Amino acid sequence: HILDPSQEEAVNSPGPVVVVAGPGTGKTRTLAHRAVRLVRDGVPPGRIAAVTFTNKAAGEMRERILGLAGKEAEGLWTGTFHSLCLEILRDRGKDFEVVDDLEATRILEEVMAELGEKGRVQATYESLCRIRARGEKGGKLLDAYRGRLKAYGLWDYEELLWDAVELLEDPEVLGKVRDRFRHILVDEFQDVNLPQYKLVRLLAGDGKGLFVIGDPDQAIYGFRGADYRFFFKLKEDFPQARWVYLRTSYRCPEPILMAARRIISHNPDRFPVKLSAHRKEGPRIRLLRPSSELAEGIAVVREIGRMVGGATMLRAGGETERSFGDFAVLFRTAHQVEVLEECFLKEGLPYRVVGGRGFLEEPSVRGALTFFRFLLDPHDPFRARMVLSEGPFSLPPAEREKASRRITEGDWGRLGRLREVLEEFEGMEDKPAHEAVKKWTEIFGEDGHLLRLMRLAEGRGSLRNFLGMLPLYKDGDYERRGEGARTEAVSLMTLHAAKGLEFPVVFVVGVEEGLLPHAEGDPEEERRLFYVGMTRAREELILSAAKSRILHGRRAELPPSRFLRELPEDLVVRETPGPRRRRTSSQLSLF
DNA sequence: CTTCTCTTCATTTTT
DNA sequence: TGAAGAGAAG
Ligand SMILES: Nc1ncnc2c1ncn2[C@@H]1O[C@H](COP(=O)(O)OP(=O)(O)OP(=O)(O)O)[C@@H](O)[C@H]1O
Ligand SMILES: [Mg+2]
Repeated sequence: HILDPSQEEAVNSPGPVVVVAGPGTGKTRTLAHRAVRLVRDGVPPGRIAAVTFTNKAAGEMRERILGLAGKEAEGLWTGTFHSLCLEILRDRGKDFEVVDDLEATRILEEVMAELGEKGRVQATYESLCRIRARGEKGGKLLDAYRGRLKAYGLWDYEELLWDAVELLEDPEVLGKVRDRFRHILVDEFQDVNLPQYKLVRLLAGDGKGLFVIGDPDQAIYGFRGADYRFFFKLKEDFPQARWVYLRTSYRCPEPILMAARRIISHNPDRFPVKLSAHRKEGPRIRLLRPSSELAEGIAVVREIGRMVGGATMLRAGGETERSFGDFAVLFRTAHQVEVLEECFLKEGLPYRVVGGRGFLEEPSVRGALTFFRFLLDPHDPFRARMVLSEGPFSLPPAEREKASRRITEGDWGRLGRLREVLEEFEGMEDKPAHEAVKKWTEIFGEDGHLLRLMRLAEGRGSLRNFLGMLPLYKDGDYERRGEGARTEAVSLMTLHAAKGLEFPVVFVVGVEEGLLPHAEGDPEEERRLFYVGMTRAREELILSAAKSRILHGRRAELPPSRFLRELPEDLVVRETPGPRRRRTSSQLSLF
């Protein structure tokens, strides 16, 4: 628990404090120390809020703080911006239900049908979110969509933020909330969007309780409206703020850090903060050039197997023995996980997929859950609408309005089936949840996801009870496992999901032009994404660029990423594929 | 209103 | 390659 002088300064300076620092400089750790310092200085823990963007990060922050302070810090509030907004709004008696983006999309779909708007619902939804995240003016469609949410008593993720901001714009309310949260500490500040920034500014007031920390070079959520330039806005809004720079990276060994710095230096208009590695020694970055994405997966899996040392004699002299938990495999797009999973399964190595869609978001599971929620409260217009939107009773968007109106008049029309099923489930609300799921699968058929739901429901009380606690699982360790009970597993995740994490050995795969940088992305943000990926490594970094991969159903030859050209040659070892193995007949048949 | 065929388009994710 | 949407045909 030793802090370096800059970290000390960040921890001890009176607010407002703004810390700008690169990867692995101990930002999250410093934030935790500051929280603990505040408590030790006599601030009641309940008056402190430590905020980030994901539940996972918030959970880790909490662990770190409690790990440092133990009981002393109990009652300290940690959470995401969204949960902070919920807390504030519910405290003031405003209690809508929060809908996820799939539910929100169904609502938008309906509004679009009513207005005769054509086009992709998903894409339209994303654009409406972006518009709101940037505080831009929306059109008729956005107004209608917002009106509909309000009518149903719902918040989507963006409305939740803006409603909290609106509430805090009332000085009287703001006074009360500021009294509740006298100190606000924000990690990963580079990824705030407009309503989140406004929230911070409002809660901070004169700024005495404000502490923000982040790294503009790690801003990777611009695509959804975040803007790292809010760092500069702080300079205007809190001119009295103390700016602190942390210049030592404790995570990456020097070769990796230098290479990453070289790459990020290709972005223009950066914050000029120097950064040096605490650990001067370390291996060079290795670069693999497998022939395809399958070969890439195989190479990764084989390399991990070798390093873990099933066959110790294969490890080069002096190489550390690793366990599976030491490894992360990072990639640009979520679907890349599929080939990797195949390879891990085939070799029987334990892995876990971090982030991404959980099985609770699978259509079959959603269909069942939507029906169950409707069953609990058939008079809730939103629940009634949802049961007509997804699952076995779904109707085209334009017809849902009419159908639900007719149902209230007792005319079920073609939805007689829904009535029958409702009758069959009568009284199930307060019976064990897994029985309800079982019954559902008997009627509509089962699949692996529903079976998993059944298992989750077992021993979790009544259906009513189970549905009430589901949101807790949601964040839910979506962990697909190669091997049952092993806790030590290789982590597979997108570069986005890896933000803030660290692993002894990191693979970044698919470092190809068009994929990383992604063809459709902002090249500077793509570069930051790669920078984030590289700097997750505590000891070793292995990059891979496949010579070809299947893209949009066609095998495409992708040139190596421009980022590889930006790497200093002397920090990279280019590896040709290992000792050639005999070709199997299946490999031969490819030619 | 359902079912079909044809076209278009593909990132990343928060309670 | 495959999902989602548009439009036509049944
Ligand atoms: N003063 C220090 N002395 C030794 N190790 C430190 C020190 N400060 C931080 N570390 C270590 O450096 C690593 C990175 O710390 P941390 O995750 O807090 O960095 P970060 O700046 O939040 O990184 P990121 O930008 O990736 O979020 C951790 O393993 C942490 O324990
Ligand atoms: Mg951090």
